[in-house]
Amino acid sequence: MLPSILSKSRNVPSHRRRRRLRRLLSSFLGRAVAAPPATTITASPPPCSNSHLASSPRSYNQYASILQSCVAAGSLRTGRQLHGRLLVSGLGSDTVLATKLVDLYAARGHVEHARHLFDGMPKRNVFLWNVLIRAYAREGPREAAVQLYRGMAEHGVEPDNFTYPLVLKACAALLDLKTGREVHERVSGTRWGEDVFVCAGLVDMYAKCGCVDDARAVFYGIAMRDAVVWNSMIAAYGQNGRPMEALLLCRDMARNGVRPTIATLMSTISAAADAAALPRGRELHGFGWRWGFGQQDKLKTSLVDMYAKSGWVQVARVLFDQLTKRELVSWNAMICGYGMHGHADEALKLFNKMRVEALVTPDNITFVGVLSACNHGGMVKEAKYFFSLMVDVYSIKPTVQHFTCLVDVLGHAGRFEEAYDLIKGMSMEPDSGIWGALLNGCKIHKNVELGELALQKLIELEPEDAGNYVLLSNIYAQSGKWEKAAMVRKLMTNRGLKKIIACSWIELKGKTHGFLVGDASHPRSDEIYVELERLEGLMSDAGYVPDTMPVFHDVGDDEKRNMVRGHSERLAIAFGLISTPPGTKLLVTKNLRVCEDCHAVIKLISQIAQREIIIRDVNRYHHFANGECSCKDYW
DNA sequence: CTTGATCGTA
Repeated sequence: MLPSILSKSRNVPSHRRRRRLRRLLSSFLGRAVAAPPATTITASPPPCSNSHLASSPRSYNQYASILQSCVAAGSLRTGRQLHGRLLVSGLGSDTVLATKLVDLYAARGHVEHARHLFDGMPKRNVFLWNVLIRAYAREGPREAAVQLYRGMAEHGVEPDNFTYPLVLKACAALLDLKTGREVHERVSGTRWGEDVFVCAGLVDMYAKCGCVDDARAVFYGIAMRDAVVWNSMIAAYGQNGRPMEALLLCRDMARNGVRPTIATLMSTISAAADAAALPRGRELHGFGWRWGFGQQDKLKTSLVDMYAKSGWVQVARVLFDQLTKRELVSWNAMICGYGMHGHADEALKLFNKMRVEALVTPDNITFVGVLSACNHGGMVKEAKYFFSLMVDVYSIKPTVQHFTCLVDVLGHAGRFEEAYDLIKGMSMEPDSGIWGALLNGCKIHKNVELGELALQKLIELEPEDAGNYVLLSNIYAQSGKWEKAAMVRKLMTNRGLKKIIACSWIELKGKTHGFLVGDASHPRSDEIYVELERLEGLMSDAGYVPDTMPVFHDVGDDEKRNMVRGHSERLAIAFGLISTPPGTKLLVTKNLRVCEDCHAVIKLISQIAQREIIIRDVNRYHHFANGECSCKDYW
């Protein structure tokens, strides 16, 4: 606990200052080697048993300096002794000294001592309020930070440009948009409304609460934007599922002559990872080197994630192996990377390595990665084992995500009774992810009965999501119940719901090419369809018959065939094939799941065209090569 | 003499 608190501490003094403080502290402890400053402390005392009391501070300045060095070094013991002496020396009610003590207690995890000291102070200035608010904003309970902020008004203390960013940080963590907006209203029009720190806090608070537009309004209202505010805004886009805008803003930042920092790169690389924009990510990798961040572990970890999400798991692993110190996030990124790609063995091997090295302890995210690896590998037994390992050995409380993995893997295996029992035994309310996982299993095994139940729950939870209706409709269609399928579809249209339009995109030479179903808007559309037809000819020679099951409309077979033919991922692949030299790896991203027919077709294409094709689905990756897919038809 | 903002994993 201690090192993490210390490492978070931002008030690191300069070397010279630190040296001076160390000297002061050691002379106070009576173990001085270096000569103490002549003006404040006299000669080094002879060694004695209670040596830390040997050179007793006398003046206010001495107390202040020594306390400051305690804060810098986190010396709680010495701080406590000083605290006691302050009380008897009549300096107990001094706010400056008390502020330092509050700071020290809070930094060492004794927020309640800090609070006690604070409550006992006869007079409190804004500094004192700020350090305590900071303690709560950092360590929690964060509600207390907000409460303190509100309490300032009653005590007639005016918050300042330091108070607001702290309160906003607490609001961001609590997702307390109400208080956040109050702060915004209160500062706007005042001099603090112009402060970059306050504005950066506002941007971050809005971003964490999911209000990107409010964040943007604040951002563009700032006259002088510094690197941090740019970074906050880039992160705001990235954290709210708008990676493309994050990438564009990074470019804007450079154009505006603001020098990117490592935070800029990390946020932008993470955005590139989310957009599966490999060329852009590699470009950023290069910038990272040029700007001198190339050797930093933090940068490398974000690159591990980016390369893994862009389909280059091997490159990700090389970078992972280069890390000088492997933090928990690094392990998690790599394990999850393997998991997404269905490399269950590698994921589990790495997890074991993590346990053997034992420098970091796995957390709930690690287990999300491990369980999803088991899930994508269809390893029911292993999934159950790791779940109990997590609960029994690591005492990690399972979240809904962990349960979702288990339900998914059980559903896939057709073990519906176990899956349903698991759901019923959960300590929390099952969410849409759980029912969605169950429904998916029902679809694979054509379990209409349980599928209907899962869908009913799904419609209750998210009545606006058309995807649920489509799934049920598919179940009916697959079991030949066309009337029911049509009924669900009608229900969907009656409620005014529209299916999410499937789209796929591929990035070539730094440009993104997107395709919708049956899209003919691309400049090279004619060539794309010619290529598709050519491939289809070769495929039927190999005995391929289109599977039109995924089309649940009650239309003629020819039309159905055309509907699957125009699926967006095929267009993107065909475009990739005609625009790159033979043998180039293709990476296509799709906003939904790949349909069964496309999956079969892409396997064949990979063989006919002798290409490695990677499809990034909403859930996972499919690596097609030589007529096979890494998912082994299990997804 | 004190106090503040951004960043990588699900």
